[in-house]
Amino acid sequence: MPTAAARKPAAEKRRLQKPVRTAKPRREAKPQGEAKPKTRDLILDTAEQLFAERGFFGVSVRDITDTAAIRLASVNYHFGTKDELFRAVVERRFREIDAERRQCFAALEPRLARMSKREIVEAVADIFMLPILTRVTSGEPGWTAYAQIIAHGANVKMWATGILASVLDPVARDFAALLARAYPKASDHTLFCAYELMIGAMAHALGQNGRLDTLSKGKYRSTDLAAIYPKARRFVVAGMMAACEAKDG
Amino acid sequence: MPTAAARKPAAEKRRLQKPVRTAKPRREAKPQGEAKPKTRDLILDTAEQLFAERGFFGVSVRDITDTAAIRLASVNYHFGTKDELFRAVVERRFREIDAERRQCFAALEPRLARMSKREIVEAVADIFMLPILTRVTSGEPGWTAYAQIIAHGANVKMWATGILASVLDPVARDFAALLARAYPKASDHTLFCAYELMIGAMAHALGQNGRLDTLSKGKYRSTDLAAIYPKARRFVVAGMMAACEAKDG
DNA sequence: AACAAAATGGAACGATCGTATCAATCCGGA
DNA sequence: TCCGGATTGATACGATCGTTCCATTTTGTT
Repeated sequence: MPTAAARKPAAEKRRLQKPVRTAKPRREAKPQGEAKPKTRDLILDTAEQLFAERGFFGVSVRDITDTAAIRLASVNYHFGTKDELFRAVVERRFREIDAERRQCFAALEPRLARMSKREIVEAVADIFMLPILTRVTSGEPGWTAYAQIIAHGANVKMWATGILASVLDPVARDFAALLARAYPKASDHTLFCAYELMIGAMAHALGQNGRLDTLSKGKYRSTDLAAIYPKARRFVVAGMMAACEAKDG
Repeated sequence: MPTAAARKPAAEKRRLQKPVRTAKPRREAKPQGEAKPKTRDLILDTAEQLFAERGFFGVSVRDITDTAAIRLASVNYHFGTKDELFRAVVERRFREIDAERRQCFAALEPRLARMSKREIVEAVADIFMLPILTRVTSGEPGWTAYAQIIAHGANVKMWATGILASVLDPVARDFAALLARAYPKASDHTLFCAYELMIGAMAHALGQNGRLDTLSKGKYRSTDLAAIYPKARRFVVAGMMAACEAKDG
C-alpha cells in the first residue's frame, strides 16, 4: 500500500517562488511523422497504466520513469510538469474517441426525424459506449487504462470539474441535445440527469473494478465487457426513457 | 493543484525494515461513554472531509493535522497508520448505514411474497439509497463526504477490491438476493450486473461531482439530491427491470 | 563529415512525506 | 490530594516527492 501524498499549499508556494518559467525547450508535437517517437509514447503509455491503477496522486513521476526504465529528466523535457503529463495522457485517447463520436453524430443527423424515441435513446447509449468499447475489447491495454481513468475522474468533483471538464463537457451537451430530440418537452434538469446517470452506470462498468469477480467468486469477470454491455445497454436505455418520460420533468 | 505522491516499494521497504510493531498504547474504542471524544472525532471528521475532496493519496497526514489544528502524534496515537485512519473513517459511517439497511431488509421480508416485481425492485433502490440519502440531505457535511468517498472508491479497482471490499461486498449479496426474489429465473450474472449498474448510477449522483452545475451553467445543482433522486430512482428501477427481464439472462 | 537541434544521463535542490520517540501534561478514580 | 494511565507537544529520522540544471550523447540535415 503506497502511502505518501502532497500538501496543496506546498506546490503553490514552490510555484510562487519561481514564477518566471524559464522558457524551457519543450516539444509540443514531434516533427518526425512516423518512426521514432519512442520515449515520449513510452512515458504516456506507462503513465496511463499507473494512473489507472492508483490515481494521479498515487503515482509519482519516479514510479513512471522506473517502470519505463527511462530517466527522470525526460518527463520534464517532453511534458513539463506532472499535471501536464496527466493532461496529455487523457487528451491523447480523447481526441480519437471524440472524432469518432462526432462522425456518429453527423451520420445520425439526417435519419433523426424518422427515428422513434427508443431508437434515439439507443443511439445515445451506443454513440457513447461503442467507440470506447470496441477499443477496450480490441485488446490494447491502454484503452482499458484510459477508461479506468475516466471512470475514476468522473466520480470525483476535483477531476470532473477540473482537468477532465474540458473533456467531459462538450460531449455531454451534444448528448443532452440528442436526448432532447426524443423528448422535446423534458426539462434540461431531466435531460442532464438522465445523461449523467447513464455516465455513472457506464463508467462503473467500463472501470472494470473487479467487483463482479469477487461477488460471483470468480465465475464472472468485470473485464468481460462483451458480456456486460448488452445488459448495460438495456439498463441505461430503459433508465433514460423512464427518467425522461416522467410527467414532472 | 497538489502534486506529490508515494512510491509503493518505499512503504513496503520501510515496513519491512521494522517488522516488529512495538505494541504501542493505542485505544480501539473510547472507554468513556459520552462527553469527551474531542480529538479522535475531530481527526475523523477532518480526514473524512479531505479524503472526499482529494482522495487518499491527495491528502497527507499533515494536511489533516494542520486543518484540525492538532498535533501529528495524535493521529498515530489514535489510529496508527494512515491506512488505518482511512479504514476508520469509512467504517464509522458504514456501521450506521448498514444497521439501518439490515432493519429495512428484515422489515421487508414478511411482505415480500405479496409484492410485485416492480415493488421489489423499487425496494432495492430505496433500501440502498434512502438510508444514506436522508443523512446527506440532513445537512451534516460528514455524510456528504462519506458518500463522495464511497462514490470515488467504488469506481477504482484498487479500492473496490481492497479496503472497501469488506464494506461493499456483504450488502451487494443481500441486494442481489433480494433482486432474485423478483426475478428467480435471472442468472447471477444478470443480477450482479443489474445491481452494479445501479451502484454506478447512484454513486455518480451521490458523489455530487458538480457536473450538473457546469452543464446547466449554474441553473441546477448536483448537491440538490432531493430534486435528483426521484429521477435517479425511476432510472435505476426501470434499468434493473429491463436488465433482469431480458430473455438471454 | 560537420554542425545545430533534439534528447538523454546523472546528479542535485529544497520541501514534504509517513512514522516514531519521548518527555510533559491532562484527568478520573483512589 | 495523589497517582497511574490516557493523551498531547515537540521534535526527529530517513525516504521520497516534484522539479531543475547541465554536460553529454544522439539525430536529422547540410
